[in-house]
This record gives sequence, structure tokens and C-alpha cells, in this order.
Amino acid sequence: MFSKACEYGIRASIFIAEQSLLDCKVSLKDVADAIESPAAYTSKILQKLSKSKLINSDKGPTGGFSMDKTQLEQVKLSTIVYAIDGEAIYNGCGLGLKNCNASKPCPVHDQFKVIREELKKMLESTLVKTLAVDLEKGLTFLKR
Amino acid sequence: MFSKACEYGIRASIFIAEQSLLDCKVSLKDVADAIESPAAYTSKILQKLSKSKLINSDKGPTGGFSMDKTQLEQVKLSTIVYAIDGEAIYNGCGLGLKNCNASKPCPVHDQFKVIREELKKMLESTLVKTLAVDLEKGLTFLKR
DNA sequence: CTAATAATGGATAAATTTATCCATTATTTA
DNA sequence: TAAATAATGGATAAATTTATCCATTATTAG
Ligand code: FES
Ligand code: FES
Repeated sequence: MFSKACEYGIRASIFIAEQSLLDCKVSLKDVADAIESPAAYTSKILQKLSKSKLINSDKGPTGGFSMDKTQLEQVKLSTIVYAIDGEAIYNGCGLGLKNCNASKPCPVHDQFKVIREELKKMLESTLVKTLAVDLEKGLTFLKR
Repeated sequence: MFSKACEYGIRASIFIAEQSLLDCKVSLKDVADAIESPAAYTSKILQKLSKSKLINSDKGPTGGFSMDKTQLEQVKLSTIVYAIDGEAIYNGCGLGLKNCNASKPCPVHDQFKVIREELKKMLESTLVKTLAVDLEKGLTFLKR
């Protein structure tokens, strides 16, 4: 469904959000440990999220990654997915034709459209912060 | 969503189904031309579908790929996807944890489950033959 | 039986994605 | 100001996916 990079990105964001709700900054290592991901690769992904202003990053001692109030209120799953995987998931054709196009539809266009719209709606209506709250409550898990 | 191989596989199947409904066998080249895919790569995919008994293939002159009555009645999108991409799409975790597991759910488990179930239902309720009929009518397209 | 045809299978190659390494930069504390 | 810390950026490397090439096998028609 999503690329590995995107999966890591979502998991990392949820962890950072959780810790930010507890007023804690986290280091790259914290993140990699929490989501069980390769640190260096995760670093690249966090850089991308940071450049897209979805998370903050600070250098030096006391540095680390965090999300501020505004980010916590605004960053949705869709924001993350878009920043990492781009818009392919929204307007890509399910059978790989370039661009889904209703006026020259592929054989599964009608069926796919429904699913894709559901997915889109879901991603757009889910705040990372909300997921972080459940994580903090111990209801969900970032690794296994 | 699906791998390129799976996209080619679905498009190829629909084309073969369409031609089989018209009682025509098609060669590898016919398929690759019809779906605008690299022939040699497509060949590998068709071999896989053939070994899974989803399509027939015959060597020699008058050979080619085809689907018989039974295959046309039985092969669904889900059959193709399963043969090529495996079951990952059905029981894989949306965030990449190994196996979706409701008793130790990832943060998006509930949301994802809904989407995945929709997708599954859609794939399982769509016969390749049905898609082939619309293609034959000129209502849908395999390339663009 | 021969020649032509078309799929098959194995070996590679190219491209993309995922992952690692390390020197550099910015920041903080002592 | 020096030392320690943590992210950054660039260069590679490994792994996976996608794609190509070619010799072989099976089949058909002449
Ligand atoms: S054209 Fe293929 S999904 Fe719309
Ligand atoms: S555990 Fe992640 S989708 Fe079910």
C-alpha cells in the first residue's frame, strides 16, 4: 500500500507526536528504537518531514525531533503520506496507466475510485495526534 | 497499491479474457502491444499465471495464451492479485508491522481494516470476464 | 522430417528502493 | 573557547523490482 519509507514516516510521526504531548523531544536513536527502523534511513525520512515543516528538528545537545501545538493540530496521515509518497496514491490509476482519467477509464476505474476515495477520506480525517493519544494510553503499538 | 507486475498481470488477463470471448488466442506480442508493457517481462508474469492455471498457454504455431470457459467463470481480480503479489494485501499491516494483528494493533489498525476489507470485497467480487466485456464494448481502455 | 513458430527458463542487467557510513554543521554546556 | 551532542548532507552499498537477452523446448504445417 505505502512505501517502506512512508510506513516508517508515519510510525515515526506518531511516536514524535506522542512524546511531544508529554513535552519530550526525541533523538533519532529514540525514534529508531521506538519504531524498530534502521536509524540512518529513518534520518533521511525525518529530514524530509522536517523540511516539509511537519515536524521540528533541533541540532546540538538538548536537540532532537518534536512537534509543536500547531503541528499537532494540523498534521494528518494524508499530510505525511503526501510528503513522502507524493500524490500517486490519490490520482494514480490502479492499473498503472498514467493518471486516472474518468474520460478514458481503465477497466477497474469505477471500482478503484470508490476504494481510493475511502482511503483518501480516511487519511484526511485522521490526525497524527489522535493516533498518538491512543498510543500513549497503551492501546496501540509501533513495533512487534 | 499493486506492484507493476501485478498491474501488468491484471491488464494482460483482461485482454486475454476479451480475446478468448471472441475465440481468439493471443501471442505474447499481442498482449504486450495491447497493454503497452515490456514483452519479456510480461512473459514472466504470464508464465506465473499459466502455472497457477489462471490462463492457458500453448506452444508452437497456432499457440498463444487464452482462457477457457471455466477460467472465464472463475478468475477474479483477487485470483490474479493473489497469484502475483501474494497475500500481503490481505493480511499485511498498513504500517509494515509483521502481520496485521488485532490483539496488538498498530495505531491505524482500525482505520486500515475497513479500507482493506473494502478492497478485498471489491477484488473478490469482480470477475475478469466482466471487465473484459466492457473492454470489448469500448467502454474501457488498457493503455493510454 | 524439416522449417517455422511461439512459449519457456536461465542468466543478466538496469532501475528503484532501502539501508549504511562518515565527515560536516549547528548548538549547548562547562 | 573547548568539548560534547545531535541533526545534516553526500557518497555508497545492498536489496528488490523491473526489464532484457538468448538458447531451448514443444508444437504445427508443409
Ligand atoms: S483510470 Fe485506472 S483507476 Fe481511473
Ligand atoms: S496491525 Fe497494522 S493494520 Fe492491523
